[in-house]
Amino acid sequence: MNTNKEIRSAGLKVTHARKSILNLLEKSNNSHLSADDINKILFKKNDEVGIATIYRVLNQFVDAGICIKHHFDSGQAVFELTPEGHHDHMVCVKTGKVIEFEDDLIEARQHSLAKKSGYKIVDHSLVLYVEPID
Amino acid sequence: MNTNKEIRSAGLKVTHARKSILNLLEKSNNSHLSADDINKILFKKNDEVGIATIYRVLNQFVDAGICIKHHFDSGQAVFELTPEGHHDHMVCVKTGKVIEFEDDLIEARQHSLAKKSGYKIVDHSLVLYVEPID
DNA sequence: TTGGGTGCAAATTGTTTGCAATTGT
DNA sequence: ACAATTGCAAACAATTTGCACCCAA
Repeated sequence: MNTNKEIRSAGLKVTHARKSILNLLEKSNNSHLSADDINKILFKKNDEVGIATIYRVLNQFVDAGICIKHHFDSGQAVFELTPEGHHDHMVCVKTGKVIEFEDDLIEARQHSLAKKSGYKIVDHSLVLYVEPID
Repeated sequence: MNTNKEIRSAGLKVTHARKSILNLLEKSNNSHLSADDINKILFKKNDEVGIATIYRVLNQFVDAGICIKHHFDSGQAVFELTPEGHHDHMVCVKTGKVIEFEDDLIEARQHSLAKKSGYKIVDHSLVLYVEPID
């Protein structure tokens, strides 16, 4: 298994909880899961992991660069595997669907705008809240 | 006073709490205040308003379109008066400073990207997390 | 006068932490 | 064996809500 290596190379022990969570994230590629989503899914699979552990593992994964955390506009943080190329998100306000996209032109523009103000970009978050056309 | 009219036309009674909060937001144009910030500032002015009321009033203002709420990447929501022209934000990760900016090119690009996926934009949020160059 | 508005304290929600028991290496 | 990891419950932080009292219209 590849996941084991990914966990190990983050300097973490390969435990049941971490494997389950990483697997879930990999299978749900494209979903953006909250700690609670993960809890519920694992529960259904009879593979429950304490919610505290879920939070701990997710934060460790974020620290290790394995996944990233978004805040969107709800009170809840959601997580996804770190995408290779940077991408942004469209969230459909009707269906909750999340579409990922990428646009070099926007990226480039952001850097030039930051530079103009004397800053460099460490990170950024672009979310389009959208609804279907008709 | 103009603020009174703004409150009234939102269908809300013109109360002390609402006037104080709206005034603060207007004076602090450019700041992005959390409920707690507002609480602290009013407290210093000996014009304290219960924190529960602050949250209630801010949410009413958001519903009425008087102000908007951002989530940035902290656990805390921040509020600002609804800006006339849409603008985006740079948040300095060193100092916490918030810089507002606007870029028609990015805006236009966003619309064309959404349309390409069969959506129209209802709202969007673009935040650049930046740090000073050296 | 009277229904909306307020403050307080208690309840919720999302997340973190202390600690004893457990597990990976 | 030993340090890292887990689960539980308690602690926290941000926000919301129930309710008795109060105030703007």
